[in-house]
Amino acid sequence: MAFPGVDMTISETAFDLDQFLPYLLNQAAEATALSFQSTYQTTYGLSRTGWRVMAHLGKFGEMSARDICARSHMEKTKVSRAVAALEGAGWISRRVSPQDRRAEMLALTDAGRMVFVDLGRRANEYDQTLRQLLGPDLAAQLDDALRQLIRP
Amino acid sequence: MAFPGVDMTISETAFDLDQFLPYLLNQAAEATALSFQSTYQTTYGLSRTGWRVMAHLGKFGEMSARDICARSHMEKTKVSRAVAALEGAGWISRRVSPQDRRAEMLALTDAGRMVFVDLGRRANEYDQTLRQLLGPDLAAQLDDALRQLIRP
DNA sequence: CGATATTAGTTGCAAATGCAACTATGTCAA
DNA sequence: TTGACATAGTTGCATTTGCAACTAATATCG
Repeated sequence: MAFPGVDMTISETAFDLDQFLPYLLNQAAEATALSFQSTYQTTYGLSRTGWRVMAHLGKFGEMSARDICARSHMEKTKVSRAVAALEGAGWISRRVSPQDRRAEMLALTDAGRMVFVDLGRRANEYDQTLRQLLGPDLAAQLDDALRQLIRP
Repeated sequence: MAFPGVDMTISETAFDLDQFLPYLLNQAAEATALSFQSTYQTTYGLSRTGWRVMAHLGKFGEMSARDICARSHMEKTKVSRAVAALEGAGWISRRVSPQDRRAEMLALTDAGRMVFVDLGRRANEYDQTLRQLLGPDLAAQLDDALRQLIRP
């Protein structure tokens, strides 16, 4: 071709949703969330937010809703409502923070810890199947890339 | 250690949300979607679904809502309402399919194509900044991994 | 101190979402 | 044909969401 690439101008600049990183990330996130969502939803009637709140408390012990919001980038109203539901289900407890009486320290109850242990085990199993699908190298690179995209 | 790993039982099995692939994917998807979302939202008042519908029509020319649903895994009611809004804005047209009078063939109008070209150019720019952040190798591996997670 | 601003969490309300039910059309086989 | 079933798209309705406004407590700075 006399002027290679000239007649490719349109296809080079045309937008393709299927190559768009935010879209690919969203598709992969939805696809991988689905199967585990049915686990916590059908077994314990948990919302995704509720499950995440419990996962934070299971990992960090006692923390405030504000800290959960900061770490997870979830809306505070969403967290607030999830916390109310979790307390109603008897899976978390709240106590006013002695340091700051605006804040409430949240923690798993014994019953909540059992739920967390069960779901955590199943989540780890599911995570393993996903990583085995990719293989260890690609899984590690995926971790690396995702963390870079999340951090900035 | 006499029994290596024995006292690690708890930490080996404890669940860590920050290592959970579906959660990482969701965080990265949200983080990367945010900046571009404000572009199509503030410039054209588009919803994410509306933008995706236009992106499909921009790429494939004429297609039905059903095909858009199948390709994107979006709910048909969500697409249906987005299509109604896009038609109201004058950015897409509908005509009953001659082959199947239940289906409607959707297409961008001239005005809609201008929106698509503008947003597509900005999306490509944003995609480039994301991929430059990762570097070409990691970006390619990310693509590879995401497609494997999406396909099954 | 004390006025003002900030923050943790909740609530109200409008908009978005998901599911089921519905209409209209199409398919297939008896 | 025609009757049962499947499909494209819309609508109704209950639930979820996000934003703004609110309450109560704390921090800041004159």
